Amino acid sequence: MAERTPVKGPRRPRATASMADVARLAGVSSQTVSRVSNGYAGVNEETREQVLAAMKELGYRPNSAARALKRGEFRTIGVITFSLSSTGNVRTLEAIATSAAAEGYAVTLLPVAVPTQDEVRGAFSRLEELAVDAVIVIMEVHLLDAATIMLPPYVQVLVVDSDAGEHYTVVDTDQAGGSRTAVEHLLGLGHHTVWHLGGPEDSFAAQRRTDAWRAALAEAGRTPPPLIRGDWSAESGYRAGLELAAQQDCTAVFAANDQMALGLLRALHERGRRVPEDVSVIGFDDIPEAGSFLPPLTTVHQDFAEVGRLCVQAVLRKVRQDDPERGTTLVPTRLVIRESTAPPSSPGR
Amino acid sequence: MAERTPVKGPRRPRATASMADVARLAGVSSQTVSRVSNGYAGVNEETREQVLAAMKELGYRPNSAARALKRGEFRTIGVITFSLSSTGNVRTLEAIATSAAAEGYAVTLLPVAVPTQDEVRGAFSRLEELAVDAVIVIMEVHLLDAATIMLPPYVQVLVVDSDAGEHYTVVDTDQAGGSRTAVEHLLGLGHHTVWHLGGPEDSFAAQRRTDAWRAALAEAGRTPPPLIRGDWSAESGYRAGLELAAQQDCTAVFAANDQMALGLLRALHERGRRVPEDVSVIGFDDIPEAGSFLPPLTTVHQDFAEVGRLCVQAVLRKVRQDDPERGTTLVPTRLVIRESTAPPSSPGR
DNA sequence: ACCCATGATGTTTACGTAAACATCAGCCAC
DNA sequence: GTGGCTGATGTTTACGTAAACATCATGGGT
Repeated sequence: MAERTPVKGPRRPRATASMADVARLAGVSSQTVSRVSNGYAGVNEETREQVLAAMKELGYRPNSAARALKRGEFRTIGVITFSLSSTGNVRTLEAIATSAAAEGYAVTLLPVAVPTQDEVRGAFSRLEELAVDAVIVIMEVHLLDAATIMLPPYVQVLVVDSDAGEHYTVVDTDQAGGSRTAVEHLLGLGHHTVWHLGGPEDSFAAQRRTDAWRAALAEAGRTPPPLIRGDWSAESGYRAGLELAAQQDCTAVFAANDQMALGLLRALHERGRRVPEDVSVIGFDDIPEAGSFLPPLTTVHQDFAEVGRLCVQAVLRKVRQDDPERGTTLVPTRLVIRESTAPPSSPGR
Repeated sequence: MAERTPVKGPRRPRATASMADVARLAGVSSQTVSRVSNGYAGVNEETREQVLAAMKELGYRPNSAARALKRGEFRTIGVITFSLSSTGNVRTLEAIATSAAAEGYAVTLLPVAVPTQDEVRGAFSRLEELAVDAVIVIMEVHLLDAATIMLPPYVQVLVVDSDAGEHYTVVDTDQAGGSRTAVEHLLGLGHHTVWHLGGPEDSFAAQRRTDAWRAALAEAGRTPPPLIRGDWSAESGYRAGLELAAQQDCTAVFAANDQMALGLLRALHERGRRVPEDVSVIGFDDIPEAGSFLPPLTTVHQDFAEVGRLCVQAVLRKVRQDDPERGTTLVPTRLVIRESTAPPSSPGR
C-alpha cells in the first residue's frame, strides 16, 4: 500500500530546493553555491557553470527568510498610509514603490482604515512584528507621536505631509511655494483679492496651503476674505461653491485641491457664474483629469514622483549609513495655466 | 582606552533582544518564552507574568525572519500591478491590503512600470526572491503566461481583470453585467441605439465591456454604431467626444470609464451639445468625483472593496488548504442614476 | 629545493525561532 | 506504596543562509 500523505498534517513541505540540494547535485559544498548565488568572484568558471546548471535543474530559489535572518536586514520598506483615497498619496506611494524596487527593496503596505489614535497605534504594533527595515509614513502625523514610541529602535521613520521636521525626516511638496504661486498668478491677472477653499483642518498640507494663501495676500497688502473649508472631496467643493457663488465680489478662488475645484466649477456653473469670465478658479495637484474639466483647470502641479524618489533615497541613507539627519526637504511645484483663470471683467482696485 | 567600535565594520548589531535574552532575564528557558510569545496554554500564570515582564523590560520583538524561516511561510501576499494609474486598481489594492491585514497578512507591492513582456518578467523574477506566500496580479494578463512559468511552484496566483479563468483563479467585477445594465438603461429611456466609447484594446476589462455592449444591442435588435476607442484617459475621452459631437444621430453614449466620460462631457459642451437634453452619457466605475461632473454622471458602480476582499479570501484559501480550484468569481455592479441620462428629445425608432 | 602568497574550495558556526522530544514533580487509583 | 498519568518546563535539533575560518593545491621568487 502506498504511503499516504497526512490529511490534516501540519504544513506540506516546501517543494523548494535548498543550497544543500544544489550543492549535492553539483558535487560542491553549499558554501560554493552561496558564492555563486551571491555573485562572488573567486569561483572557478567551470565550477560556477556546474552550480548554475544544478540550480536550474532543481529550480533553486534563495530563501529570503533565511537570508534576512542571516543578514539582519529585510530589504523591505514599510509604508503607512491613511487610506489610498487621495490621488497625491497614491502617486507618492507608486513612486516610492518604483524607486524602492530600483534599489532592490520591496515595499510593504500598511493601510490604516480610520485615522484614530487606536488605529494608528494598531498599524504600528502590527509593524513591530513586520519584516521591514524602515518606515515611511504618508499621512498627517498629529496622531503619530504616541504611536512611534512603540517602534523598534532600529526602524527608521520618514514622514510625508507633516510639520514634524524637528523630530523626523520629512520630504514634502513645497505647499507654501505652490500656494504663493497660485495667489500671485491671480493677483497678477488683476484680481483685487483671492478667496480660498481650504482643505480639512487636520491636514497639515491643507494648513500650509491656507497659511501661504494668507501670507501671500498680506504681502500684497490685500485683506483675505473669510476662509471656506472643504474636506478634499468634490462634493464638499460643490457645497462651498454654492456659498461662493452668492458672493458677488468674489472674482477669484484658490481651491486647495483639484477635486474641490471640480465641485466648485459645477456649483458656479449651476448658479450661472461663468468661469473664467466672472470667476477665476485655480486648483492644486494637477490630477490627470484637470485638463478635462469644464473649463480646463489652471492648477499647481505637484511632482509626486520626485517626492517618492526622495523619500526612498533619504530613508535608505538612514538605513545604510545610520544617518541621523533630521529636517525637511521640499519639492518645488510648477504652475500649469489652463483656461479657468483670466483677468477680471471689471478689474479690481 | 575605551574599546572602539569598528568604523566600517559589517553591519551594526541589531539592538534587539532575542528570546534567549528574555529567557535569561526571566530565569526560564527560551522555549518557555516562545510559548508565551505564541500564546500557548500550559504555562504557569506566574511564569508567564515573569516572562512578559522581561519582554517588556528588554523591548522584545519577535524576529519575523526567523519566524518565517521556521514556519515556512511569510504571512505576506505580493501584489503585482501595472502602475497605480487607474482608480479601479488602486481601490482594489487598498481593499486587498485592508482585508489581508485583517487576516494577519501583509501586502508587498510590486509595481510594473511599463507593461512590456520584459518588465513583467522582471517583476516576477524579483518576486521569486521575495518573501511572499502568494501573488495577486492586478493587470491585463496577456503578458502573464510567459512570466508565471518562472514562479516558484508553491506560490499561488490569483488574477484580477482577465479572461484566464481556465488557468488561474480570477476575481473580477461583472463587467458584462454592468455594461448590459448601462445599455439597457439607455434603451429603456427610449434611445434608438447606444454609441460606445471603449477602452484600450489590450485591456480585457475594456474588451468585455465592449462585447457586452454589442451583445445587449444585438439582443434588443439594434445595430451597433461604429466603435470609438479611447485609452481610459479623460483626454482621450475628449478627443472621442469631438468625433461624437459631429454625429447628429448620436443621442446616447456609454463610456467604458468615468474619466473618458469626463472628457466626453467637455467635448460635447464645447460643441454645444447639451447633456442630457441632446445626448445622454453614462460612465463606468463610479469614481468619487462622478457626482460632481457637469452634469453629475450616471454610471455603473463597481464594488472594489468586495473584489479586494474576495481576492484575499480566495488566495488565502489556496495558501492554507492548497485549494486547486480554478475559475472566475464575478462581483455584481449597481447602476447609479444621476443627471447625465434622460429620454431623447425626439424619441427614436 | 624551499617558502609563502594566491586562488579555489570545504568546514564550522551562528542568526532567532519553534517543533519534537525529554525530564521531572505531584497526584490519583488500586 | 507503586505505577502511571498530567502538567510544567528544559534540551535538542533543524529551518537555509553566509561569514569566518580552515585546507589544500599551484606556482613564482630566491
